Amino acid sequence: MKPTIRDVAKLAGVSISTVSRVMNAPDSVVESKRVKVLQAIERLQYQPNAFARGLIYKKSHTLGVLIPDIRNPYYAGVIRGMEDAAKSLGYSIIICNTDRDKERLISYLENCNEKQVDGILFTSETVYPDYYAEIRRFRLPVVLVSTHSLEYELPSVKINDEAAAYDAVSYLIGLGHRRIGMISLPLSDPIAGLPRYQGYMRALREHGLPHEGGQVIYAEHWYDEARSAAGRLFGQHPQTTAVFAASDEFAMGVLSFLHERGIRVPDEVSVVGFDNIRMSEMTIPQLTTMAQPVYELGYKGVEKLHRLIEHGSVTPLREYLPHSLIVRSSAAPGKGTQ
Amino acid sequence: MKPTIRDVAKLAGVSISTVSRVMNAPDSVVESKRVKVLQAIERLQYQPNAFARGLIYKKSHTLGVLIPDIRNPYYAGVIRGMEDAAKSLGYSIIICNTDRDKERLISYLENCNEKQVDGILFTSETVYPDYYAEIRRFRLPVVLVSTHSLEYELPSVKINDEAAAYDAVSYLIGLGHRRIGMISLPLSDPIAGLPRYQGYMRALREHGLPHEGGQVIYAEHWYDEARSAAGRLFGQHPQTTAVFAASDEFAMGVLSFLHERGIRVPDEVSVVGFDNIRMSEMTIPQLTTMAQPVYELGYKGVEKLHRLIEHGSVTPLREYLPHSLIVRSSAAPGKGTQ
DNA sequence: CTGAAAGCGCTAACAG
DNA sequence: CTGTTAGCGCTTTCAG
Repeated sequence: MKPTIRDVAKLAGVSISTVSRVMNAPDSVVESKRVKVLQAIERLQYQPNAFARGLIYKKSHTLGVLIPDIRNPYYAGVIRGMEDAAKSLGYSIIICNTDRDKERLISYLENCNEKQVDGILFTSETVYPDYYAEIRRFRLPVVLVSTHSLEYELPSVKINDEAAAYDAVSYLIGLGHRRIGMISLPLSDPIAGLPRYQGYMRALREHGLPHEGGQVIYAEHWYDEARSAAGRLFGQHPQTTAVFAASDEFAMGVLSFLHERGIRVPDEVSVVGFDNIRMSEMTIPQLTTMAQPVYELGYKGVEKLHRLIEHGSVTPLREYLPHSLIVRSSAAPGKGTQ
Repeated sequence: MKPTIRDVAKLAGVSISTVSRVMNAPDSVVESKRVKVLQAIERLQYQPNAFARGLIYKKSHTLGVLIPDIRNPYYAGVIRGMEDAAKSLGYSIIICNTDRDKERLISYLENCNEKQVDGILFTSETVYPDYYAEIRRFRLPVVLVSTHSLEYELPSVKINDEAAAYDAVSYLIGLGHRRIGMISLPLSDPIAGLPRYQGYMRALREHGLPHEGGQVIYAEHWYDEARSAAGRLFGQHPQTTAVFAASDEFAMGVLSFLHERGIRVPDEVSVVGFDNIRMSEMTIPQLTTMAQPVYELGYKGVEKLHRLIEHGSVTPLREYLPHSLIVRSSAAPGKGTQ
């Protein structure tokens, strides 16, 4: 069996309270005994039992991360940031892949609650009323990462998606492009869908480009879907000279479609992605993309959650990290307008 | 405060043991009381405290995953398999990114031990003597995933890397290629390095190709390094018509180099990767690659660990899952030898 | 400065 | 079938 505090006490010839003290308030124990205890601890390779401590402190030093799917490189980057922050603050992280499935998510929430996690990092998902209800029910400290909620008073950290999309499209316009298509996520997605679409539309509008609905084609998350969406885009709008993709994965689908059609990037068509996942510098040509501070999002999310746990509240409630355009080789000046 | 078993007992008008019983052996309680208790539980939204249970059962239903870096898509895939298996077996998973750093890894090991994890999934790393010492010291059940150990009696699940590399290279040879280069990981890597190199060499040898050392260039894990390695390969061996890359990321580096040089794939040079990460079907051209059953590796790893925890031992100790070649578009028959 | 004792929330004998 | 009681391993008063 693993050694307990009693074993240490016996070996050191002191009471268990003394052992406890050398671990929690070493100064309150005379040196002679302290040394004895420390030696006993070393000899027995004693480690205090986290259950017993948890029972008293009501803290597990564990955080639950709810995230759609760790295989998505964007999420993996966020988690890495979380994990580093967690380590430096003394937390461990439990991963829960939700697949954006309601039941799955709620079952994880219950699970986390039962495991006595100190808080939850709710990542990249919409906060539906029933989720919020559960959160309240369990009185769990929650921080939203890469998502936010306008209805509920939940702390969050994300970028400003609308502004980022606006900047990406403005860049393309600045390059001289007039006919800019977009491969968008469904507008029902309140984070990566609607705001990025709105940013795109605002850029067209403010720069005086025709924008009756824009040249927007919708796709659902995956590469394949973006590829066929690109087909539809160029089918409907053959004169398109630039494409703004709502994610790097979408941009890769566009690149693939264009390559297949023998359309040269960026000579004939420019492409700008979104996220700056690592893969985006491995494409041919390398992708120009709107970068999210992926790692920081996760890192700050944990720091924020930590503050929330410690103080019961945080300011600012909703935090927006800066985005930045990474200029690589997939976008070039538009032809005939220079 | 969260409700305790005592609150439930009071509300239901029974003793705490009865409450405990309806949770652990419902049949041993008369219906009338059981219903009362169940109602009380529902009303109070009672959930048993995992610390208290853990203290008694000495089980946390939590598994620790030590893995180099979750951002690597290969590892992310493995973890996803682990997580699904864990969920279905009632475990949670704690992620520990080691960065292949000794101190970091050992600190996580201690951490996991203190948190009373029920077992460890040691993934894609060499088991050095000091790691093994810690494992023994903590008497932690461990399963190696995507790695194994011939020195120590540790259960493991991985593919047969030597055979997989052999098959990949044989495929290229079958396609008529005679001058096949390899971008290898350092041979000091006993999992993805040496065995894949050996498989490559054996294929050359058994098929009667010149193999005085082979045409091997070494690189360290990353895309960039593989790209420059490809430069060296073609510098030293200009007549190379096919490249076997020790990972898909390496293969992407090769693809990038070749594209930059205007060398067409697969018309002039064929490329075969290793792993079959999702991204490999998003390259241009799509990558032909030796697939590892990534998800299954993780899934089976957890199942194995579960058995180890339950029974104290498992057979077979070292398990090897099948690999399979995924033929896509980056490899074609070699010119002039058909 | 130190030990005895109470108790965190739950389970598991042990009587009844 | 059910309640009482003794811990699980640790921290924390409270005396001394």
